[in-house]
Amino acid sequence: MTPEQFIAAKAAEAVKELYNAEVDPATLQVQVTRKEFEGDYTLVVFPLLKISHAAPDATGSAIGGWLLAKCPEISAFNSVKGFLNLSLSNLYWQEVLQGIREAGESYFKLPATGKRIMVEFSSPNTNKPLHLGHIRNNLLGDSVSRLLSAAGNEVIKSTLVNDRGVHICKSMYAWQKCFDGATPESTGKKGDHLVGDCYVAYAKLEKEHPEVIDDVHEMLVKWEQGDPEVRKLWETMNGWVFDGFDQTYRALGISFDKVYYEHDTYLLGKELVQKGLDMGVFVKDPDGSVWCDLTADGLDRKLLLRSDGTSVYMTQDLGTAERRFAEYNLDSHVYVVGDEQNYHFQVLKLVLAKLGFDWADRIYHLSYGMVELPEGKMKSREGTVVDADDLIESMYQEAKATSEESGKLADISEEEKDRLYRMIGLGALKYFILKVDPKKKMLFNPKESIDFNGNTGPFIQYTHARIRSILRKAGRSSGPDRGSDCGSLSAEATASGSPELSAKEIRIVQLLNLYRQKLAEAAASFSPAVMAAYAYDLAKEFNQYYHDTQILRESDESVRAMRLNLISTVSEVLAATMDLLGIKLPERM
RNA sequence: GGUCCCGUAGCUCAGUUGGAUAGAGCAACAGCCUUCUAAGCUGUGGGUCUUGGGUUCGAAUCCCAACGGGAUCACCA
Repeated sequence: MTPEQFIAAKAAEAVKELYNAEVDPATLQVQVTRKEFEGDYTLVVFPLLKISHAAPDATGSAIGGWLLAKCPEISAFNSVKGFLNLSLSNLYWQEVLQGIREAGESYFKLPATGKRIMVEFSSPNTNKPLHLGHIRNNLLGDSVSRLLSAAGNEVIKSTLVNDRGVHICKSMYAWQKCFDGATPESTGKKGDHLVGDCYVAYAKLEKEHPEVIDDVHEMLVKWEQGDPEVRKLWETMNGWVFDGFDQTYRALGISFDKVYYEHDTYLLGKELVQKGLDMGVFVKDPDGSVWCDLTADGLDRKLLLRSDGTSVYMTQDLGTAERRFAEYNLDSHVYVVGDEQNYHFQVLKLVLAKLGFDWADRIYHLSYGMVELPEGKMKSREGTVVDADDLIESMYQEAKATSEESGKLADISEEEKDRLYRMIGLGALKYFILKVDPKKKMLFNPKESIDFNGNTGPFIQYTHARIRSILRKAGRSSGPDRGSDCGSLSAEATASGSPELSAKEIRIVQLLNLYRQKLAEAAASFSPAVMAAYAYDLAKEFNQYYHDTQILRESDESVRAMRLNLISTVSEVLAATMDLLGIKLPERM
């Protein structure tokens, strides 16, 4: 039970005793007290005036008085203009902290839901390297998977590689015509970048010789017929791209449980179209094309099969969705796809519903906003695309420069330093992307590098390093398994009687106590930004505490132990929270 | 034109089902390292929450309209 729920329940009892009226505790409004007022939580009494038939302040005072008399957990109250501010006792917060520490690792996971969820993300085209837009997609998909998993679900991370189609043939065609047998080995280029160059070269070629498009279409036909030579080239060039993607994924710390390839799945869905025709929910036009009429739903007609009988994007998506729900017995399926495809997913769900699938409404389109540059959208034609590999590398360089400037790491190995710079650079990048609400478009200014100060990943990493440094000096960071080294010490503190918590310490405990609530909220709204904001609040609160509180120098043994327990818990909660964003925290930096 | 999304400080973003005097960071300015890591802490300035109505004890939040910006509506994916 959260403190808010506890207070609401007690307040409901008070209302019953004082005014002889039943109120549902869930309808009572309890919020964190604003910092300019005395108290921890505030009951909004306006809604109760109808019951009390008294002035706001009098009603507040009456309820406050009852709570103070009847609940040992309530230590003080004041009633201001319809807001009843309540303080919870020091002992209450001591027990909350104790409870979190005793829960150990289990504190960071919510109870199992028994649900199985597939999260599809990344889904790249194999004709160009990954860029900043893909990074947002990848980081969101990875983080949301972690959120859903920590919230008690079984999660399957999947991706669908778009490895066939006209666009792929364009790269292949240009390679044949203009690249003179170049390979990643011969050019020293990352495979996905080489193929990306081919694609760019093709665009130029077509501009000068528009007729080449016919050759490309011929190539696509050959590919579909399984022409050995075309298939061979296709496999080779796709191989280069996959190697390149693997490197980028590894650099980002991202992996998948299941990889689908479009060349395996692009024919799926045709049987569903036939089924829809049989059911009478689709119609066939005289030219042979098949449509789903959605005008009754306020949308247009949607094409499902071309007049030549070939399938379109929507057809494939119908097929893959059906296959995945059947194969994995999914409870739901999350698609991490940009908001430019809102219409597509709206249609997809409607069509699946018309086909009678009861899981149609258990598809969730995690629709995220585009990453924009100051000039607007990224355009590959105008060369304004921010390349993923370049960005990751520049973050590494930035971290290295900042670190070397501070000069705190003189005594560690070059290898360790390198690992640390990667951790910090990546932490900065991930936090920068994930701290903004996924639904909103975000702006990236390449001229201003991503910050390392303020509300950033490195700030939280730094806070963690500070805490770990103190714990090391106190001799409490022996084991790699966090939590195990704290049990004996907390028991010792309890035995000698827990010391009082200061106002600042109570504030920290309140934040620590919020973790599970935030996790539930973040998972329910598919928003890593909730966890980022939480981590920042906690880190900021700790830094203020750190600034004016002695920990190692505290002479009272039990107070010192309590403080070490507190900050150790802070470091664990920070680590767990950032882990949900895929960000690692260093021992020192 | 139809549908949908967005508009909060100079910039980037928070603001949980409507609650007290709308918050952070960056940038600017002024302080704090012989004391557990200054990637930190403290302070100052900065707002008609795009505009106008409505709902009510109470609106950045809900409703309507206008203005501004974006996405989408392919026998592309």
